[in-house]
Amino acid sequence: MKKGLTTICHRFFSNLANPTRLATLEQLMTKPMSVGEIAAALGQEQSMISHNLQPLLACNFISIENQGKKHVYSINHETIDPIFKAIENHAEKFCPRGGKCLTGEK
Amino acid sequence: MKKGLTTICHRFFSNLANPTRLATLEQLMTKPMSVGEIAAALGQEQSMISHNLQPLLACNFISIENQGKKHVYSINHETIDPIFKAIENHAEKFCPRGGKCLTGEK
DNA sequence: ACTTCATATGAAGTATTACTCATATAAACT
DNA sequence: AGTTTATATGAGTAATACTTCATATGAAGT
Repeated sequence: MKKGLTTICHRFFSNLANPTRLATLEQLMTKPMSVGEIAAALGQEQSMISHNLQPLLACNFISIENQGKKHVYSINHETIDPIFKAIENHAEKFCPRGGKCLTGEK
Repeated sequence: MKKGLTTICHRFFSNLANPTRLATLEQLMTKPMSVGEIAAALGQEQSMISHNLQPLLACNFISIENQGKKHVYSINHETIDPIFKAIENHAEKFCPRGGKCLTGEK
């Protein structure tokens, strides 16, 4: 790990450490979607989704393409896929039956 | 991404989204260290380091081995290395000259 | 057993962050 | 131009998480 990467990592992880943003990414994993579609799929308010899309966009975890009044967001598979894969691997190997790591129990 | 992984991911990312914990991991990347050694290296209080080691341990990002009164922590390279590598790759390809993503500017 | 050294724990205050609601912008259609 | 639809923005409040300081535990040496 290069020196100074700590700062960068903090921004990355803070960005991803949010249930709404993670659920949004989970949706975008399947296909590009507009703000309204994401909101409907998650049962959340439009403004909440819009707010949460901004940090994801700022870090290029997603990209935007405006189609008329609809704004269609796509996931950056190149970045997101390997990270989620690494987490799945960790969960399997180091937290096989759930436990503290996954449930939050002490 | 498997359904339900959102919850797991949230715990993972929240755990890592903290400068003290990231700096601690950065230290442990080089070699196993005791609490006091980490605190000294980072110029932080012992209690702060100890507090922050607990969540890292609970998620098995690090492991502990007690040597007398010293508690020596080691990093889980299998999990941490690929994640940091993915972030470095993202930073290079999608945030080449810093920018919003890295600096936090709007 | 007492002292020292190393680490962990608890509680309280502070700071951060997220969500909600109201409103603004912006495009398409009449 | 006005209306509707889609998205974005702003401000205030609520919820969470972090740090600090004081104290507790626990091992090792005298």
